[in-house]
Amino acid sequence: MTVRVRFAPSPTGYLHIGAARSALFNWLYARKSGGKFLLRIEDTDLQRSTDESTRSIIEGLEWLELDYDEDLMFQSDKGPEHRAAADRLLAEGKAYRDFTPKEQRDDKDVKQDIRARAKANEVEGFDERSNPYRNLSKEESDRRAAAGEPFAVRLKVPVEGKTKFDDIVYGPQERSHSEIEDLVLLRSDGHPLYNLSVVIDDIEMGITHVIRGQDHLTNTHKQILIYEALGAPVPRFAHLPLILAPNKSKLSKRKHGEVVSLTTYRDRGFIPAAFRNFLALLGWSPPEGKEILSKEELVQLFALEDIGRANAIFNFHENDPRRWTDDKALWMNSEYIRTMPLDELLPMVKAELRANKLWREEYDDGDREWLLKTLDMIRQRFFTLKDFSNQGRAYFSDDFDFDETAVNKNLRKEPRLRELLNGLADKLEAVEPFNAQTAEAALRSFADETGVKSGLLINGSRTMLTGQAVGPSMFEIFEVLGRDRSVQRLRSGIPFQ
RNA sequence: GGCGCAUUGGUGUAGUCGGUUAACACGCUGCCCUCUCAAGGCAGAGAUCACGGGUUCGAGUCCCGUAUGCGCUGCCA
Repeated sequence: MTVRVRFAPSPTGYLHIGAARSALFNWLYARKSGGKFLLRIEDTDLQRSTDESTRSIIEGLEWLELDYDEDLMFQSDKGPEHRAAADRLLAEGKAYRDFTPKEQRDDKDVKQDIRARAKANEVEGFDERSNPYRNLSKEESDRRAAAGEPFAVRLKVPVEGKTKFDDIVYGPQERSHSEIEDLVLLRSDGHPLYNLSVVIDDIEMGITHVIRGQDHLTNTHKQILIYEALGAPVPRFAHLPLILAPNKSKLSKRKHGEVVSLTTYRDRGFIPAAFRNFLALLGWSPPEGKEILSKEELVQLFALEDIGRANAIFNFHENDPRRWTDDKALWMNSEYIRTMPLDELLPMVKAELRANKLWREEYDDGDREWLLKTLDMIRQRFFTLKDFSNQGRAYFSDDFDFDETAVNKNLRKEPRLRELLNGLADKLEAVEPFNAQTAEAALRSFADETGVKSGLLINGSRTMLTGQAVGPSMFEIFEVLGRDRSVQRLRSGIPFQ
């Protein structure tokens, strides 16, 4: 039996990182087992579903490099099949028509409503099988339906017995039928509901393993009842622990904003491989403990059995621009930026520089060597791709800003510095050939001649040439920027104004 | 309210059939390196393994209870 798994998001917003991780785990399992990874868009709630969300989901998967097999499927195309299945269950007496008038519920406080009602039912010794229409005669039911009376279709859950399944992550699960209500399969307007739709689609797609969030753990019993009523084989299930916010609440767009959206990471300069790597470590850990893992290594090491059961906290820091997302995610990204093969990094940096009008066509041929050398130098202390266009701007353009604190610290503190730097410029102008070694020699001898510490000149130069207080070795910077630009920037005097 | 699931340092996790100095990564502190900041090296702080009982010679590991969190309990998905 070949493995077939699916990722089935509903397109009611951007792809959030919890969903992205579900997709990742499904994908990993499919690739690991030589099976198929399918994508299904659960857009049955037409009011809330948008094409834009669907696009963002597909883009998100592409960005993470999670390729799917076979055709993309839209659940809304399958309405007739879902209704047919419900009709069949009805005909076989495994479901019944419920003529109770539809209750209007405000989406806002349903939760509260449900609890209040459940509590009340509890006191009265409510029986889940007490629906008066459950045992309505077939004739009567057919007659009322034919007369046009609206009805919902409910599954006739057996009175006795229980459903069982062995979750790959959570272990054996059991639930008595008496705790499961006769769930609605079809709304009174004929619209199929979630639990029916997933089951029918999963059957039709031949899904062998359902890998999804733990929030569906208890729903699984209802779904198994549907599989059984339909006489279809029940797939294996693997439920994933949830990803929570720092205060242990569920991650949500409304409460937590863009940190939970996958596209944010793309837009703020994450390397896909780094984010994928980070995501994989949320709830799962490799047997050997090695954490920096390529896509191939992830596929090779991944096992559903190694997934943990406790919910994971996504530890981002609201109100802290420097640590706007999880520390480990940021660290992972910097790790990738400074250690990944340069030629793989290059296209991403190119896109970043392009977007900021810092890219020059010569970087593709004549200046390619220079570019690679420069990138290799500056990437050592970068955290995201954005840094190439922000902190790294001075390497690609003469139009860059001076950091105020850097100017104060490295330039204004010593009144003679402006003059000294001009002198250094004169000295460097005569250096031949001009490279890191010769520039260092020149600077150090100039320091001796003028009786100042070389550090003063070095730090001053760094701020003059890059606008910043921190960065790579100064002599490397001289070499990368070249004599002309170095000299020109040393003389510019701009930050002193 | 009922049912289910979970609970190891700030965070992510490892802890095999119960034997213990509770391990690793991120973060944090200090030192080294040094022209700055990173990286790297070294050292370190931080966990009464949610709490309370029990079983046992011995429990993070087994059992029971409590608490907390989360989920489901909907003609939402």
